[in-house]
Amino acid sequence: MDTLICPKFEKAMDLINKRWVGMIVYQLLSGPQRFCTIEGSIGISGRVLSERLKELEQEGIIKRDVFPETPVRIEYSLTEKGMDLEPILKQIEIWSQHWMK
Amino acid sequence: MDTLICPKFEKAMDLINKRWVGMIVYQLLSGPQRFCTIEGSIGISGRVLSERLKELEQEGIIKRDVFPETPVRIEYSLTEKGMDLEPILKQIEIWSQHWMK
DNA sequence: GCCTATTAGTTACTTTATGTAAGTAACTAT
DNA sequence: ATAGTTACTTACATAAAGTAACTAATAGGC
Repeated sequence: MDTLICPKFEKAMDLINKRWVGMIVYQLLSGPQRFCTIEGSIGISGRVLSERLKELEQEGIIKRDVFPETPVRIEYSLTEKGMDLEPILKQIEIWSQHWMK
Repeated sequence: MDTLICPKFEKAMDLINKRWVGMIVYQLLSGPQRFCTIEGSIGISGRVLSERLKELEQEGIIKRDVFPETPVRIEYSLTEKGMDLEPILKQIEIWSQHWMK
């Protein structure tokens, strides 16, 4: 048996529904942030955060900017494609307010 | 460091963002379905589908009905709580149409 | 009664994903 | 020279998911 579900939708699901992706994007909706800030705020391990940020950059959802200060500052921010995920997160927020205790 | 994110939102994320949950709910949006139909349509393994259906039933997102026919028919369907996830899936669909190739 | 078929799982085992904790590189301050 | 900072990476342990074979319940045909 093979799937009858739209391949675009499936692809989006594989991407968005991957562990931590929603939380990372949600966190970045409040503005550009650095590695250690994201790490601390959502409770992800550094190993996986590093992996996810690379994947999300590759997918064009986030952008990585290096500021050669001391110590170095690296900021991650949402691209337009990433920003466009906001309505999804907003709907999750609405649902969670209705149904989670 | 601990999280500053709303606990309801986080809880919802843990639930919804778990692997296969989105696809299972999406599939059930088109009506009640039996085990083998869901299994075949989204490509999940029987072992994990069985596990997820139990979890989703526990969370009150789906409902399990037994029809003692031959062979037995067991139908899974969305509860009101589960139906309310539709706007989230719809937004994912919209995003995927815009951004996935 | 015995064999086959069907659905809805479960079980044992393998592979993949994630977590943990320590280590590295580049730089500055003391 | 030593310690502190950020942003990672690496090696190893644990948890989650995939695979394939097996079971329980029921009915029908021989």
